[in-house]
Amino acid sequence: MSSAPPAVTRRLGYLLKHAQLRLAELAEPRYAPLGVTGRQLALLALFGAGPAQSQQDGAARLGVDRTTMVALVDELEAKGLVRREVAPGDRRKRLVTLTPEGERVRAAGEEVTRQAEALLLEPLSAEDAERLRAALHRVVRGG
Amino acid sequence: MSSAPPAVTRRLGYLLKHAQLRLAELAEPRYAPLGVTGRQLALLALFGAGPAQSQQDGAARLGVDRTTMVALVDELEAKGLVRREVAPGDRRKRLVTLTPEGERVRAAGEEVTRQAEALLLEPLSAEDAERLRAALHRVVRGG
DNA sequence: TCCTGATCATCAGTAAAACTGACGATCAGC
DNA sequence: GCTGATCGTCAGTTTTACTGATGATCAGGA
Repeated sequence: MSSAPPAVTRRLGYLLKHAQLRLAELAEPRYAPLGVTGRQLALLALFGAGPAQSQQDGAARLGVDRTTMVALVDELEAKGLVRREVAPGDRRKRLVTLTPEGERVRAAGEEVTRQAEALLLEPLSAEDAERLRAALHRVVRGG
Repeated sequence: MSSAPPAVTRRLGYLLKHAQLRLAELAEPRYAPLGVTGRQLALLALFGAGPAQSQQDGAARLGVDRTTMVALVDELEAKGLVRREVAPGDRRKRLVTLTPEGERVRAAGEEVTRQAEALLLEPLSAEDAERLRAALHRVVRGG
């Protein structure tokens, strides 16, 4: 079988998709008690870290559409987890900041994320897990 | 900054999503001249390899819904790239087999996929690239 | 100061993708 | 020949993201 086509399960696209799928399976049920989805938690993590960012800065960094970001922030604002504030110095921008409750949920979600990642990476040694993360990071940064 | 939240870009979910996104960016434009999408090519790769499979076997293996599989096979059949055949021995099942043209497109797509993966993995050494693939494979298999 | 072009957030409408529930045909086991 | 289960299919719904347009705001130049 010299010209046997490579198994579908060796394709990077397949591997990346299913790794993501498995991670979501592990994480999402644990997020549910917090009353938020993984997407929403990603936003909390984004806006909770570092200096306050505008919606569009966040959208670019997260790789979501600008209009999708509006909807996501709407959801979190309705739950009382974030606030929109007019950016001092540029009133077109809306800075998204976490409420105390939002900060609490973010921290709890962070811990859950850590657990879910640990479960996903369980088959790997700590060293290989770190290598995987580093390799993905380099690939995503494109150099 | 002892309690600084970890950067969003270190989360596995973020890394996996963006790696997939970058791969799609690299591959999809190259698939276009073949007249098929990446999804359709994945189907061709799936049904082109090994013994003929039923639609539902393929759906399970690829991680798509059974009804989604129907639509995907419809598309490929309309392009004349695959045929549905009643499975001998179980007339409920439809075996999906590639036409000669389908096989041609599959082979061309395989080559394009190889190129796109190579571009994505460019920042890594050949050794690290193989390690990445192996690590993902183990993670997806769950052991 | 007033104009012009650009950016930010938003919204309405649209397109794409997947899922739910139901159906007829077929099978395996009793 | 019945019964329960599986396979493929379809219609309808839901979810999700994108397209294009709008009003507010800003920066820079005449």
